[in-house]
Amino acid sequence: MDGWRGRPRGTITRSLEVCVADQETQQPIEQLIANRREKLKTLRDLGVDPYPRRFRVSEAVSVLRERLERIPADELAEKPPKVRMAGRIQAIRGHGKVAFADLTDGVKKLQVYVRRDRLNEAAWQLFKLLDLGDFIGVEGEVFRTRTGELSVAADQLALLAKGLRPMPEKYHGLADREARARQRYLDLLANPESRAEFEARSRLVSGIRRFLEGRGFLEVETPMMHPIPGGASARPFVTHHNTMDMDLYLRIAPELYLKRLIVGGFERVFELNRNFRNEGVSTRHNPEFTMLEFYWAYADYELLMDLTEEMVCHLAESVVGSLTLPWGETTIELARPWKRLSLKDAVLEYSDLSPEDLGERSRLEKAAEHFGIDRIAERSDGKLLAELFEATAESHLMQPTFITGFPRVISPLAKSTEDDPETVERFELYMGGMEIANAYTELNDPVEQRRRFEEQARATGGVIDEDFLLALEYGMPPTGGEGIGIDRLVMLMTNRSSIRDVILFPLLRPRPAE
RNA sequence: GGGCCGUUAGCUCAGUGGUAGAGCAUCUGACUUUUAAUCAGGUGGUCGCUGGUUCGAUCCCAGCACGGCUCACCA
Repeated sequence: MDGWRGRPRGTITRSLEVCVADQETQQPIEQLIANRREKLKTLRDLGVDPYPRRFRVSEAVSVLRERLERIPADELAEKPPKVRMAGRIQAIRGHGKVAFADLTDGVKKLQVYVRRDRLNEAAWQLFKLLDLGDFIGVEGEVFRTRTGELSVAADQLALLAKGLRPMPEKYHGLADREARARQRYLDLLANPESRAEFEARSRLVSGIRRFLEGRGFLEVETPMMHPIPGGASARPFVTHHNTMDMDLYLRIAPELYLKRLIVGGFERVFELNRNFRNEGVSTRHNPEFTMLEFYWAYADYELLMDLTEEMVCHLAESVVGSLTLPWGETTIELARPWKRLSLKDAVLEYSDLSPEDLGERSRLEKAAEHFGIDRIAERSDGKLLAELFEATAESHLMQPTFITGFPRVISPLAKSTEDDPETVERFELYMGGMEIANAYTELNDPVEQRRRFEEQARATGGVIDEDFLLALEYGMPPTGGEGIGIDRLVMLMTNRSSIRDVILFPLLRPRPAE
């Protein structure tokens, strides 16, 4: 992949012309690369292997730095420690027969001090052929410079890997959002805050595992390729198995498989992995995204709300170090307990609609029309209510809020409440104006589940997962189940407004071929 | 998919209807404790692509590509 966009698309003839021109005038990036290739050749001529196999280090640069910083200056001067370290050259400051270079392991940097009279001639020649971005190994003594900078005075220098392309600018870093996503390695190198955000993501994910394992949950892996897509209503990606001559769907949710495991006697399971939905791309949607789903036998959605509060607070404490999250212009307070609000009450709170407007069909349709909701006629009352919620309340729900009171018709896998068969025991968690979690007391009545599937199939089409119904017929204990969108949780914890900023390699259109 | 905005040197950014500038990087030279090192000098651009208007377009217009924001889609 060539990041250079200036080269014209053209015929072979034209390309040849460009090549010929290169040799005389040289295109800019190619000139920079040519400079480095020339140095590479010179190094080889000097007998240097520019890509050696190994270099034993005493410690990583950042570990070394942390340890050495604690040694008092006089002790350092008296008994200079000998070290071997390796890293990427971030900066070179030449001073004639002396030079300084910043060496980094990506976390911290440590200065290398090079003196001509301290090195042999070959090492000095090597140093002069180094570029920003090259990997080197250094052996030397630690000291502090006149200005107090911790440094390693090099006795030995080794080239570990020569870079052929210039690094992004050291001061401003890499700002172009497209380049940052396409060449994430450059983003990570040039923008420390980006690196920190992905480290935060990693801590969050491992924190979830520890939290759930600590409560007796077992991590499992269920199929990514489903013969029947289920567990959600999104459009799936389709693929094909050749020798079985069978269409398969990349999973839109693991739900139906995880519940089979509850049937099978695993009472607490979770899966933390990718889902794929063939829908639009936006700042809150990537076609593949990471979802935590967990199922807990003998629990219900009330217990899940408690667990969710506990888990998210715990994660914020360990990832951010606070229960107050900066979020754009505002802040999110995670202190418990969190607000609970029914779907209807949320609509009423964030609109001028009255309870009567949400009652009979004609009033509901009128309200939906007022908020610009389309395909009104074909949508159920419940769906219209959910649409109204999205149109009025969702974007305002900054503070953590459990939305409850979901209609049965849009919740085919959730169990009804005791006093109202049209409402289910379900909640969605909203924070920062986004849906973060979706949970319910699972429907475990196989006859009722079949009826719901049939109701759904009539309304929206689709195939009934008979294999899942078969499992339910063997008996599933009362169970609470929940899904949490990990990417969005990371967005909240790192204060990023775009999901692309928290996914290392988000889906992008390929650059057009040259 | 719709609307709005953007695309200028490797990177970060200025700028103009008469074919372009800065800082960093790069190259040359000076410099034995610097750290956005400094000083002196130099190289580097079909201003995203294609077409139109114009005597003349990087600039105005249209289409296209890619991206950003937003709306739609998305239990």
